[in-house]
Amino acid sequence: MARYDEAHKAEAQRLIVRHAAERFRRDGIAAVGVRQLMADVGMTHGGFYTHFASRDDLVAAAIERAAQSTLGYLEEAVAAAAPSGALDAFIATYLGERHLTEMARGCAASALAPEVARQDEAARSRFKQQNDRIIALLERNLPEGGDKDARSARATAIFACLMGTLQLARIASAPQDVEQILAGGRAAATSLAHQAWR
Amino acid sequence: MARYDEAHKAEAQRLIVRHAAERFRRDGIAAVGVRQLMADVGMTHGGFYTHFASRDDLVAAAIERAAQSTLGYLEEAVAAAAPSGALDAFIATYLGERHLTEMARGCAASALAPEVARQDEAARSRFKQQNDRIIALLERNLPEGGDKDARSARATAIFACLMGTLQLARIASAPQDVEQILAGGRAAATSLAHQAWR
DNA sequence: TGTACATCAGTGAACGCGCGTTCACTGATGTAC
DNA sequence: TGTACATCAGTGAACGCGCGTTCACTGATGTAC
Repeated sequence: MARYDEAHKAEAQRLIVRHAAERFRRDGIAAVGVRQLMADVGMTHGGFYTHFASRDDLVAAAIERAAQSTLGYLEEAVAAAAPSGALDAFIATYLGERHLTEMARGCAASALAPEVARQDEAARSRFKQQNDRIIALLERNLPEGGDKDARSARATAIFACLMGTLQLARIASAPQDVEQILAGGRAAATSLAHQAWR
Repeated sequence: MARYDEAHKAEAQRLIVRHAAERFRRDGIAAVGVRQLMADVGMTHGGFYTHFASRDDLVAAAIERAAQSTLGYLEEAVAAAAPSGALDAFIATYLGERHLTEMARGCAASALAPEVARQDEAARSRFKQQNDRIIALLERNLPEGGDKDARSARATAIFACLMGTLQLARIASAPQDVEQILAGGRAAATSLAHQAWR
């Protein structure tokens, strides 16, 4: 098939990226092959290179998309809450049941951070940029007070705490262990947002 | 070669596990092959199955060893500090320059948590057990006060914060970004250890 | 409206390569005499 | 002390398989006449 209207190719590419974004988070970047991925979206592997220069090219696009969608639903959660409860909504969403179990549709950092840390400078830089947008959203919903640098540092630390908590919770099996880890993370994040520092 | 004294085989196995523990943390579990690993320690791949039932068997042994050695040097750092500075020593070691750059010899959780989260229940359970020993060390060095459960939850949250911070710092490239993330993590962990909660 | 043609997204065989695992074997060693 | 032998850690070819990438091709479509 070919020579469709110009939207067709873009849509196929979007489909590949979206599926890859899920598979990378679910199975890890290294575990997802081009062949299987293309078969999953109903194409053959050869067509892959009509859309991407290389597998790494797709990895970059997929991570960007994953971060984008995570930012999206965190923004939604924050917007849906009363202004005074925006931070709690962020924390509750990040450490919530859905985010815990649906790693494929969750925060890219919590699913892929160590794997990205092993990639080259360009890939890490792109990842950090996406991540910093999520941290900026958190920062905007911090209680007032403190200068710009202190607020940014605080938001980053809270994000690290949330991400680490989610990762630990995903390793635990017993429901009571999982809930204890998540509850501890929520309390810690809340404490970090409100208590004095240093 | 064969029929060495009985220590020989055990030593070869120890060498493989030790090397694997480094490679898995450095490159990710999925990226390390049996062939290359055996070549690195000066053997051919066939001999691998004299020591391990399968690659997964090695993964289990290597992760256990990684956690063991991490616990070892954290215990050393804590023991070397004055009792009043033990917690600070734990935090400083975990978020220190060496731990940041030497992922191959660092905490298995910070290098492999998401990858382990994708493994089966048995592997996750083993990993959690190892990890909980590190968290227990942290807990023993928390300021006094609070009941058992609260102290445990607090230690877990602090560990999550340290682990997340280290992962974010490993993704950043600019030295000032790295230092800002680490400093924020240290301040957050210290705050979590000393401030009231909930 | 009907026909010829150019386009190009997608196909699928083929490239060299490394994977985890098996297995018949080799040969240095410890042991028995 | 010297020799014959059993042991078994380690060897390396082979198994079927999937990897990322290339490339000659196909054939449904939009366009030009």
